[in-house]
Amino acid sequence: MANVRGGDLSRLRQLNALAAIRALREAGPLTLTALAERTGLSRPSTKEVVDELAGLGWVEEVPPSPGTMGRPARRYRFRADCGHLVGVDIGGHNIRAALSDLDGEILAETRQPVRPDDPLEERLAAIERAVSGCLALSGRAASDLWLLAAGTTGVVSPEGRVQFSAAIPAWRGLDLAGELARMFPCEVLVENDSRLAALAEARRGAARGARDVVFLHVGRRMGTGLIIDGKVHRGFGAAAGEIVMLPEARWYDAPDHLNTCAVVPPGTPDEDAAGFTLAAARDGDPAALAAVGRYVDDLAVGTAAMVLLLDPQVVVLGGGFSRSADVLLGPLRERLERACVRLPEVRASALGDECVVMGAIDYAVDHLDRHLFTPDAGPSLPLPQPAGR
Amino acid sequence: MANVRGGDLSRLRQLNALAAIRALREAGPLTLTALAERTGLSRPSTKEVVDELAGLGWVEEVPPSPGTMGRPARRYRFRADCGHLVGVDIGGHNIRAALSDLDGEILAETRQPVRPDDPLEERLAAIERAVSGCLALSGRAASDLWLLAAGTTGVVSPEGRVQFSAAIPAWRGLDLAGELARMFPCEVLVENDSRLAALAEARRGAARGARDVVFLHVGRRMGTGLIIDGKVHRGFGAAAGEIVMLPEARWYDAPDHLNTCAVVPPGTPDEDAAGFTLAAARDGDPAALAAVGRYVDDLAVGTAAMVLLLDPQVVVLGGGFSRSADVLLGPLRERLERACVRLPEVRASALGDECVVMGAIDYAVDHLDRHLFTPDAGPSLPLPQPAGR
DNA sequence: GCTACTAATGAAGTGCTCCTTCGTAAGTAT
DNA sequence: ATACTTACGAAGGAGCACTTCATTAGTAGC
Repeated sequence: MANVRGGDLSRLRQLNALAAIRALREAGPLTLTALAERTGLSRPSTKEVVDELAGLGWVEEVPPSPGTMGRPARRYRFRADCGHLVGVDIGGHNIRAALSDLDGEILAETRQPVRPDDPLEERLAAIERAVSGCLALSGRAASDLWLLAAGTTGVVSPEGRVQFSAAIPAWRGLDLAGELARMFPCEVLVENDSRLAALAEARRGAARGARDVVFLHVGRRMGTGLIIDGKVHRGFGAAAGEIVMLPEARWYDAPDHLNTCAVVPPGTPDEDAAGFTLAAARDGDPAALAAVGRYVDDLAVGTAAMVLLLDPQVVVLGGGFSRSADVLLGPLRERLERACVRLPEVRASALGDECVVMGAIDYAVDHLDRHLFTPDAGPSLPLPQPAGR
Repeated sequence: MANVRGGDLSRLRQLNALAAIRALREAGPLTLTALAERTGLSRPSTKEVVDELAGLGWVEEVPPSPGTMGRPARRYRFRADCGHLVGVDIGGHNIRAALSDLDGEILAETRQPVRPDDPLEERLAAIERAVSGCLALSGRAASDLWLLAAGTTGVVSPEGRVQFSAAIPAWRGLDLAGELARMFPCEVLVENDSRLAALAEARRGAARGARDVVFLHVGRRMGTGLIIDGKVHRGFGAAAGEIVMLPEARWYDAPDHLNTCAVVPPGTPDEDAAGFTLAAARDGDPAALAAVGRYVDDLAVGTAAMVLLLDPQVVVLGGGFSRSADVLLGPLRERLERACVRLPEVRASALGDECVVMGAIDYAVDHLDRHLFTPDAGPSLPLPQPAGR
């Protein structure tokens, strides 16, 4: 039981203001009557609420839609642009950043190439450049930022410390949340990248609308993200999704099947090898198809464990190899069909490389929704003065 | 985003009444001033709310606590006895039922022995007898029941139909929720038994207070229940937790290690065999210890998959073999320690055979809380006329 | 270009809920 | 018996939302 707090009249007003904001965010610009219908309030009350919100800067009037019968109604919209969010994807080879408004609408994106063995300072500097780039592209200042969410490879502690990262050696033990908080004058969230990717697919990608989603990052490294009941599942120690560590799940070495196929030209570096095999498989090469078969055999074991355990609505295939989803999806479905009680939908990522940044943005939007736009939670409305442009 | 509904003054009153009820349920009998403090309302308002609730029958006055300074304050309590819930555990060999008040406090319990191959009608009649027994023991009528929650072995569809049950052949395809609704004049919920057991352990058993719990039913049949973020996890098709179906998890045949041990007297029926091995292991018999070791080896594989995937706070060992938890816990912890990123607490069930009935009650209480005692949900308060005794 | 119709606006009046304040009541300590 | 402590109950006041009605600003038809 969460709240046992009652409230007085001003709380009622707050509730109604929140309801109005939610309605406007969901349904775009609305006339007073439409808004009144949605919120269940009378028109005069709605007007008063909207006036107050307009005074605070949360809501503004837009030109009425012409061509209607009768007197044209004034229309209002939520000012999603009164605050800004940043999402960052910290990968081994790239740092991506995106800036969005409060609705998660992307306004600017940047990318900074890095190398896995770059020293710590260089990598942090690249993050700073990526975010600054977004601010510059969209003409905002760092002080306009309300919230920054970052996704990184590796196991991230509940407090935002990187426990371990195979892809970025220098990252180990870093207090990433602390470093980011020093760099940017706003609240900072840090999460594992696969979890954010899962969230993005569940919100705007291949699994839109699903409440229970399993995201598989298939690539040279394997990773998973779980969305359960619409929320990112972290686990008690924020270590959920590490099934790749289990030898019996046969994930850890699964990519080797693709790397060691005969169609890979000798001397190809490991990181490019799988691409040859997947491409050859698409062209029907028997050796490549066999290798892909063995790969999917292994992939399906861990996946079946997840599906049997969680019974998700959708399984999303993301990560580097998901560019070859056409080659992988069929075989994977077939094996899951045999192993599982109920076959979930199995789809390829719809967001590709943007997955993690998008997820970071969505994660930030969620955070905001929970802490600002939800009754019975946090300081509620009039806190972050929405600055006019 | 759930609700975009605003509200008027009466809604505010409803909110405050709900807050009062929640406070009273959480903290037992309270004086007006104490209640006012908890709800954040002024004393006069609290009084008015309490008077209204008393008039509706939700709240009643109890004698003031004597021996205090100043004028003794009137005290009020939530009338948990104004409605009743029934939990039913439908197992292969036993039907258990329990009757509780609205707080989940058990008032009566009964058990009806059945046989796995009993015909459908006989089993349904046994359920009726078990519940009637509870009603008789506590002196209530069937019309006092608000809600019945039943747990059964097997896969249960979201609508309460039994898809499949290995333990109760006659159960397959049965519209259990429908049958129960015909038998009892109240709302009916049906869920898988391991999930309910998990809920009970998370609410009042070995994992009390934990939000993420994995419950392992270890016995002649294996089963699992997941509590995620404090709620029962069903999955999209209500088929979550069926990891036993995966050969690589090595659960399905795991009990064979115990059945085929040399310490089991020849001719022992399969269902009693494991008991001999576990008992011998407790006495230090080397052959039995080796068999238990092999059993836990297998058990640990599927368990590690669950732990790695979900990172729960607690793993609870329940089911028939959990009576020998002292023999199992140590080896299981040791193997999980090696396999997992973070070792969760591993504990034996605290509720034993009562697990599922308790879980059914807790499930019913949860349902009530969500649909009756939560703002923004359902018809809210004054619906089920709380009948006076 | 004028009139009829439509739909939104704005202001006035009403009712409900909660708040604060103050005098009264019912106990215990000295 | 008196003083002190704590709770109760009534009265007055403020805030919020509701309903109602006259007014305004458009479109459609003649």
